[in-house]
Amino acid sequence: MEISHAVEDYLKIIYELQGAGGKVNTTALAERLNVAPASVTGMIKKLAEDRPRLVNYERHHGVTLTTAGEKIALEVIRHHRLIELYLHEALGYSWDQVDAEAEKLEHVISEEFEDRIAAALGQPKIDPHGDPIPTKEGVIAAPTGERLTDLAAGQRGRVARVSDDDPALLRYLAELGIKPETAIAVVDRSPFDGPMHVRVGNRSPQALGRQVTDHVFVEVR
Amino acid sequence: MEISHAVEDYLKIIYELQGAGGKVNTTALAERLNVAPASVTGMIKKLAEDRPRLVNYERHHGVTLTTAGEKIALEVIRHHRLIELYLHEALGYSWDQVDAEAEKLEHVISEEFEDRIAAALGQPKIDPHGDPIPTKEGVIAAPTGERLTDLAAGQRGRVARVSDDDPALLRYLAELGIKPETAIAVVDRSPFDGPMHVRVGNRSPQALGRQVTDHVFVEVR
DNA sequence: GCCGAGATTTAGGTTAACCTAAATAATTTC
DNA sequence: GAAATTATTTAGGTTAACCTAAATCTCGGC
Ligand SMILES: [Mn+2]
Ligand SMILES: [Mn+2]
Ligand SMILES: [Mn+2]
Ligand SMILES: [Mn+2]
Repeated sequence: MEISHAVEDYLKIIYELQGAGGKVNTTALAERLNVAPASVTGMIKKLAEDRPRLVNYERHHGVTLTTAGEKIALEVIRHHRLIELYLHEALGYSWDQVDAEAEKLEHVISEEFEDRIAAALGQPKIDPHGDPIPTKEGVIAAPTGERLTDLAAGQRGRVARVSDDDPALLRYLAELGIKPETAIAVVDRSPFDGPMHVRVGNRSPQALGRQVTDHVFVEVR
Repeated sequence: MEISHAVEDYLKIIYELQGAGGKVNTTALAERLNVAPASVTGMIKKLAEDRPRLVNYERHHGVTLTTAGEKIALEVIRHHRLIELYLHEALGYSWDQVDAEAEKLEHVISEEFEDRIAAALGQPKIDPHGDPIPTKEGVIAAPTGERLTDLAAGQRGRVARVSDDDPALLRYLAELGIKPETAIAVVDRSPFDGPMHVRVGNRSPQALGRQVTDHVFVEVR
């Protein structure tokens, strides 16, 4: 196969959904890709028949990436995250705008472009949302931090990363001052899953709902 | 229609081949697009049936762009030339590398991206090869300069632009110091279409063949 | 151990953008 | 002005990536 844009997106999303290493099911993939489940089945069959095989697939039991598939996924993710950072740092994009643009550019840039923006950025290790950027060799650091939701009152640390997929949430986080490297502390938690009170930097404490705390990851000090 | 990448390329190439305003024939389009003539006929029929119509077409008599088609062509050309200049100025690409990369990026960048690189470059008027960059409103300056081939001994001026499609030629021109703005003078011309002797800047005169002089355009002083 | 909800696959299309080969129209040459 | 050459179109495919609707499978709960 010739690794179309569609294939690149399938492999990238499978990588993201695989996370620790579980199998990825058709429905989850279809949802993330905005495609009908039947289309996913069709594409997966092709990816599994390819030589070299890009995914391991057993009917009705989900897919995982092969080494070859993971290599491509990490290339695409490197493109995506380098582009996001470049748009933010060099062109002044706000961090909620970078994902949409990177989603398109990731598939068309050359190795030359990748190398030049990586150099311009000083071979960066994380993107604007705190996600690790794979190296050119396909090595990626483990994602860091614990979900803010899971911290107890009194715990403190620095924001490691935030989910990058919801622009509205990102704008809200920017307003709150929550971004990678910011100091953050849990002041207290209301019982019964109520809001969490959090101090960001040296601002006065804020009440944050679960929708927010689920998407912020903290490197506990 | 939804203006696919393919359509953008068709319109762009029709614009370029139309030049002064003549009709563009199937074969020429097919050659420039690296596509079979039959495919061009098929696509052109769709462009002519579109509402708003993007081309004027009469069987066996070639195509021209409509106003709507030209507007899209100029948008794509603006993207292309801004990207070329950005790659050259901001990322250090050599001028023979920019066309290939711009060819892919031109179809996927957003208006946001266009606006930001245009601003970063100071709303430039020409690309690295001296070609005019259309404005956001779709206004383009007439291409300037006369073919170096057509100058007589003794004529002098500044390089206005060079053809941007042959990377090897561009590397050779760079070696000779021929690029937009450079002072250039015709020392003499050998008869029978022989080489032309040209002084570039204050270098010693060089003999240039027709292959070269056909692709250099000079603003005669 | 069966049942059914939900997940997944199969079957049968569609669309865009190509292709080759054959037919036809236009242009050039004698 | 007919014949030859060249350009263009038509006819009939192909391929990638989707879709909807109709099977079919799996697995948790009883
Ligand atoms: Mn993508
Ligand atoms: Mn990101
Ligand atoms: Mn193009
Ligand atoms: Mn150019």
